[in-house]
This record gives sequence, C-alpha cells and structure tokens, in this order.
Amino acid sequence: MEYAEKVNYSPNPIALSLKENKSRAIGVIVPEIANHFFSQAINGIEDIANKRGYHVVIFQSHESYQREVTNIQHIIARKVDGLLISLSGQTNDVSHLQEIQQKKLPLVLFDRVSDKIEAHKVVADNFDGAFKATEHLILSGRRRIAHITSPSLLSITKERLMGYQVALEKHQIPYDESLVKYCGFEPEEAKKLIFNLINEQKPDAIFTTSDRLALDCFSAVKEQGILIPEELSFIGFTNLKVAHLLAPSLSTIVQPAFEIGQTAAELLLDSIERKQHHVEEFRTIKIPTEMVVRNSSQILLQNS
Amino acid sequence: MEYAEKVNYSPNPIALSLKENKSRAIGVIVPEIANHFFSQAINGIEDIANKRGYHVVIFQSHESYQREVTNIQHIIARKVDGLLISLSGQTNDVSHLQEIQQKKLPLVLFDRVSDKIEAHKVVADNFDGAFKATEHLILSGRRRIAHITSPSLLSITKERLMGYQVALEKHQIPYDESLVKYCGFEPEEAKKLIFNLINEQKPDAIFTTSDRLALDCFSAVKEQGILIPEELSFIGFTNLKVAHLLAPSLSTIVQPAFEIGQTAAELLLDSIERKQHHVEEFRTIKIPTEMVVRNSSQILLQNS
DNA sequence: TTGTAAGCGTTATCAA
DNA sequence: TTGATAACGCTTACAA
Repeated sequence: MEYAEKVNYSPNPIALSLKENKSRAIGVIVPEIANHFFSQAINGIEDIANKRGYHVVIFQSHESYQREVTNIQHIIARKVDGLLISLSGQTNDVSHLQEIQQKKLPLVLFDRVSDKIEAHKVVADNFDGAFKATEHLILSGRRRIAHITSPSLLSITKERLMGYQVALEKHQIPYDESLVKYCGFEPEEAKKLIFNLINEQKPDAIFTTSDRLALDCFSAVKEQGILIPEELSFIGFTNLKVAHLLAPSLSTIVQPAFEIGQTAAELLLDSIERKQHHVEEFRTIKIPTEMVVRNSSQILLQNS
Repeated sequence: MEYAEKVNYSPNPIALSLKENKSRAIGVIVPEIANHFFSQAINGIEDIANKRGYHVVIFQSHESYQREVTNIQHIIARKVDGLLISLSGQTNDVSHLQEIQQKKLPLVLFDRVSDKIEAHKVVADNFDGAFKATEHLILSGRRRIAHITSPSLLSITKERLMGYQVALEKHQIPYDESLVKYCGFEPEEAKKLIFNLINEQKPDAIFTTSDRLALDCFSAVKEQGILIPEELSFIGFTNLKVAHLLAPSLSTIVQPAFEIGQTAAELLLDSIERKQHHVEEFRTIKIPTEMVVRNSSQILLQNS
C-alpha cells in the first residue's frame, strides 16, 4: 500500500475492464453535435457520467439512418456499458436498437424516441409546450397559425403537432393541413418552403420548432419586407439571447436540454449498475418545458 | 475463418487494448462543448478519428484550470492513445501538459495554445483575421475602434490584439489602451463592461472576438438606443446566419473551426501511429480565416 | 500446417 | 495473514 502510494500507482483501467467485463464508458449517439440542443444535452450527460465515474464516448449520426446503424455496430464492438441515443431524422426501423437490447446492453432513448421499441425514454413535454405556444398565439388574436416543423417520422414532430392541433380544437379553429409544413435538414429546403408558405397561405402567425427554422423564417420575412410583429406573429427558437435581439418581445418555450441529458444519464447508469439484479420496468420520463413570455404574441419553441 | 464469419465474431477491443497497450481512443479537452466553435471543432476531430478507426472521448474544463488538471489525470488513467486540448481561460501554468509529454503521450494543442510548451499546435490565423477586420473598419472611416476580447491569458487574445494594433499602426492611428477591454465568461461581466465602454469611450466601431460578446454588444447598443450601423460600426461573431439577421450588411471573419479540428486530429493520429519510429519535430499549423464582406463597414470575427 | 503457451494488468480464490 | 494461481480475450512466437 505504501509502496503503491510511493510510486503513484493507479490501476490500469483496460486490464480492469477485461477482468470485470465492463468499461465504465457509456456511448452517446446524437444526430449532430454542433447543435445547441444536443450539445447542451451532452453537457448534462457528461455532468452525471463524470460524477459517477463514467466516461462519455460520442458518436454522430448526421441525421442519417445508415450512419446510425454503423454507429451502433461500433458501439457494440467497443463494449461500452450502456447507450444513450437520440434518433436521426431518417430513422424509422429500430431493429438496430433491438439488437442492442438482445445483447443486454442498457439503453435509454432521449428527446427523439420511438414507439416501436420498449426502453427507458426521456423526453421534453412537447405536447404541452406546443399546446401552450399555440394557445398563446390564439389568445393574442391570431387565427391562421402556420406550423413549420421537423421531419414527420420524428416523435418530437408528432407530439408537437398534436399539441398544436388540440389547442386549435379547444378554441374552435379548424385544422388546416396546408398550414403545416415538414422540413428536412437541407439548407435550401427550408427557405423555399417558408417563402411559399408565407406567400400562398398568408398566415398571421408562425410556430416553428427549431433554431434553424425560426432563423429561416426571420430571413424570409425580412427579405419579403413583412414587418415583425405587426403582420406576422412568431415563432420557434433555441437561444434566448439571440431571440431577444431579433425581436425584443419574443416569447419562448424553453426546452430543458441539460435536464434531459442529466435524467437520461441517471437512468442509464442506474440501469447499468443493477443490471444483473432484476428485470426492470421501462420508464418514460417527461421533463416539463417552460414558457418565457415577453409581453407579446410572439412565441418561441426551442430546438430540437 | 469461416467459423468466425458464421458466429459473427468480432475481436474484443478491450483485450486487444490490453495486449497491444493502446486503446484506439483519443481524448479531447475543450473549455465548453455547448459552444459553436468547439462543437464544430469536435465535429472535425470526429470526422478524421472515425475515418481512421479511432474513438473520441470528450472532456470539458468549463473554463476552469482546476477541472482541466483533473481532466488530464483522468485522461492519463484512461490510457487514451493521444490528447487534443484547447486551453481553459484560466490556464497559465502548463505543467499538467508537460506531464502528458513525459508519459510519452502524443499531444496536440488547438485554437487556444501556449508558448510555454513545445508541442504540435493548430490555430486559426488570428493575427491576420484581426488585422483584416480592423483595417476594414479603418478603411470605412472609423477611428475610435474599440476591441472587446477574451481573457488576456489566452493565445487567441494576444494574437488578435496584435493584429488590431498593427492595423492601427499601419494607418497611423494611435493605440488607445482604454478602448481595449478583456472580458471573462461570467454572464453579467460583459454587459457592464460594454455599457461603460460605450458611454465613457464613445467608440465609433467595436471589434469583438466571440459570439457572446458580439451579442452582448448588440444588446447594449439597442438598449441604449444607438443606431446600427450609423453611429457604431461592428463587430465579432460566429453564426453567419444569425449575424445576417441582426444586421444584414454585417461582415464576418469566419473561423475555420471544422478545419482546425480535422487538422489537429490528423496531426495527432500521425503522431500516434509513428510514435516509436523517431523523434518528430513539433509543428505549428495556421489555418487561414476568411473575410465575408457584406458591403458595409461592419465586421464580425468568429468565435472563440 | 496446426497447435500450444506466454503475457498484457487485474482481482478473486484458494492454499499454505 | 500472506502468497501463489487462474481467468478475462487476444496475439505472437515457437514447437510439433
């Protein structure tokens, strides 16, 4: 012992891993790391993982189903102790995740989840956030509220659409499908779509679901010379600071990215550490969103 | 072989690591992951690392020297094959990095480097970027150009200040120390500092060096009712898209975050893979910045 | 060609 | 209490 102290001994974690058949590392797959929502979430994951003595190995799917599958194969080969994943915009089939479960690797989905798999899930309360955002616009007198959102496959898309629809219903505004636009991740796609939407549908409000889409809306509106907020009422966003500058009275639905990351990591590590003891029940945890109102009819919904 | 194929065999990377005494993982320490510059850089690192069969383990110093030292200890214990690091805003002493080198662990510093250590370094051409930004403001008729920048310890701060000074010198504008403000990472600090700067020094242009500082400048200027760009000429930034919305004619010095990440990773992996062969010479690679001019005197310098 | 054994650094187990 | 040994999964080297 004193000799160990003397030579500054620390056990070789690789040998330990081999012996104990665990790596004290968790894998994280996100669509894109250079995205405020996901980098915040990773922040939360790292926070918990470090506190509990785990390391975080990060993979990006770049919104591609193919890359997600490849990542999963790497994860399996790498022998991480567990996996946190937020699905790519293309992911429909989840057999790669089922493979993870067959290998008895603890798995937690966060933010972008899937109904097709039974596992722990941690999400924002997207329904509630979208409901509140839409109702806020309605209560400020808007009737033709457009909704520009993420690809239709994603769970977040469906949940938010539901919140939007239920809010309209509650206030007896008929649901108009032509006011809802799904938008992928190609830079040019959003711009075109938004231009057409504004010109053809003449909405009096837009409720978007990400940083990028909100910015594109602002661009389109500015370039078309439509005033904010007099003629159009807004919108969806991530960065409160930037939002505030763009339109000082803009309101926001804040997505709890950091908390989602923390909660997902807690769940995963708990699952890892009592893996052998008993079969556990799968839990879905909803983290509430918060509406920051800035005395106007403008609405932001945070990414992703 | 065919049996291996049949049972879908893949070698256990941990056993392999133990045997070959390498982990095929590289460590990355950044001040903050939820920062556009660093998440882009990590993107570049991941791009190269994955292509060459390595995994990326990420650590955050949260701008704290103490946490950076702790991270280094984890890195050493974790037996990664090499380390990429961008220094925290508090880091002055680099003995923790020297320890890494004594352990013969390949090391590459990127973006925020230090003169006190001999190692591979990959940086943006901050001098040139700052020179061009400042000169651009001067050529558009500005004389009292303020410079709001990062903590004075950082290499990026020094390099950019130098570019700013040399540009002033070239155009026979005396250097006025009271126009230069160093700003830390506390949210409230920037606001106060900028308010005082604008009120007391009455600059006719501000050249800042990060997203955050640029946003805070915009806030301050808006709240004080000073017009953009008539009375004040701008500024430093990261996100071109947002910048464009805030002030459509704003120009930008684009920081090559992705390329810095890629180059640093290439250098590190090369270093790892021919480690035993011969002692190598340390290289410092400067990646050029690009100025995006938008027909105005306004300047952006990208993060970080 | 095929097979066997040693060693990478641990820890747990069992024997002395 | 102390000490030797096996096993984790792999590769390399050498023997059959």
